[in-house]
Amino acid sequence: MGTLVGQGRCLTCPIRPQSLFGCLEEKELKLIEDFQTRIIKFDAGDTIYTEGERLGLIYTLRAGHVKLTKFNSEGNAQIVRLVKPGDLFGYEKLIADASYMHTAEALEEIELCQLSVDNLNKLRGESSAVNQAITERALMQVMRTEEHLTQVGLLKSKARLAWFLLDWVGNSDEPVAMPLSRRELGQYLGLTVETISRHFAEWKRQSIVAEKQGTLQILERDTLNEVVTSE
Amino acid sequence: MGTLVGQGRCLTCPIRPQSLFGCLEEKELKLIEDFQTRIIKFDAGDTIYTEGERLGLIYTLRAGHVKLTKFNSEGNAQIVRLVKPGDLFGYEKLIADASYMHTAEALEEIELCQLSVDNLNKLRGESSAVNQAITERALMQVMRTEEHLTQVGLLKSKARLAWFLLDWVGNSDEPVAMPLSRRELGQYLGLTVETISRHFAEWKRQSIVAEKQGTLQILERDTLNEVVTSE
DNA sequence: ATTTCTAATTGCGATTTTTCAATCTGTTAA
DNA sequence: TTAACAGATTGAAAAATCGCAATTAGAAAT
Repeated sequence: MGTLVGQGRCLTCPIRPQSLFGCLEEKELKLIEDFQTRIIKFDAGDTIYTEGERLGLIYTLRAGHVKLTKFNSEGNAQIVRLVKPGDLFGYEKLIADASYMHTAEALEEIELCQLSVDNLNKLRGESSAVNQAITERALMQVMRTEEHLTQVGLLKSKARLAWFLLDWVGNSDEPVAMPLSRRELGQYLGLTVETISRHFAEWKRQSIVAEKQGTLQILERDTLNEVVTSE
Repeated sequence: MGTLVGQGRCLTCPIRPQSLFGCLEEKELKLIEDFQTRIIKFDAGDTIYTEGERLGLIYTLRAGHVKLTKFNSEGNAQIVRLVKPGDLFGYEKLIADASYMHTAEALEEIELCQLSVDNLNKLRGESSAVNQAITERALMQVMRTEEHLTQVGLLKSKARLAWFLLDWVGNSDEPVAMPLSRRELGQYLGLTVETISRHFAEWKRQSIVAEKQGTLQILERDTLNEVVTSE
């Protein structure tokens, strides 16, 4: 359930450039000199926090992937966000009195950096650069969620999956790690396991995509692109 | 195409408490003393801005409703947000170099307040309260969009419409203005006109909802609530 | 190598939603 | 008042997706 790896030193953090503090100028760095964070590892499947929890903690993902899920009254799940390395999550806590809006779970072994909301809020007052960086991240998140909503609202199942796969692998033609199960893909795209599985199986038969031991490779990018736009 | 009503004076604006500047303390008010805005009226159906446009303007809605729409390559529309009085929109412009992510259209006669992004960005640097207010609005928007995504991804068509109607009328038992056409409801909920129309017609026959001249009244709230949760 | 267990696949009927076409309704303009 | 028109409704058939059950594949444990 989360192993403490050590105290984080933001100043010398290898991922600081991608992090919230990548925005800081040389002369502002002293602001985070005594900023305390904890570096924590989780195993695949571990829960980082649960919807409704009230701990004042916020996270930066250093390695691996995390899913943020919302459940409805029948226990059906919608994955609303897939968190990637360098991303901030749990920031709904920056709004006074808010509790977590999702359940956050590790999709694979992950490492993250845990920040205190109180400390971060103090820093927001001291550095307008940090404040603006948070705003930018929130705005970027609005855009990503709207994109997600648009794909789910507008596309048929095949096109939705094709869009997701293209987005996930980016411009790589090599095999890419794919830590999501069929069920999780369905929960992200608003589809059932079976529907996902059927499309996947078809594409594998047609050698449009290939899978081996947790990796995914797109062999015919053009075909998938056509599926997205033509349906 | 938008009629200038006059210069806005933020200091004395009747909706300032709900606006971005509602956060300002007495002593900070002088910051917006010479802040220039334009109050503009649009007619129903008018376009306020178009996806991809690069004007450096951002808006606060004073009266009426606005829809923000994204189009895919075939011209199908997804309404990603319904803007209500007091809401800020067009704020993707606060991210350097971004263009508008949507097309914004008036659903009825509206009045809005037009702010310059440059001015607002200057103000962001001067007042951390304003900066935090923007962050809070962006975070609230993330939550609303995620809620929208969850309903669209998880619910069947009937439940989706029921959820929307309950959300729209709030806790009012009186008739409430409903400026969205069947088509627009479909575009918001990821459904076709006909599907919306069928559910609506059924509920009207059963006296669960009532409509007259552009208003909507929910007669049996409990029934609609059951539709949302049971399906 | 064998067992065990969970995830993935596949078939098939049921259900939901879309699609296309026809009709109806209400509003606006003349 | 009537004509014209756009939005709303309805029917019927097609298509998409779901939901259940049976089977298969693959990974981990013994």
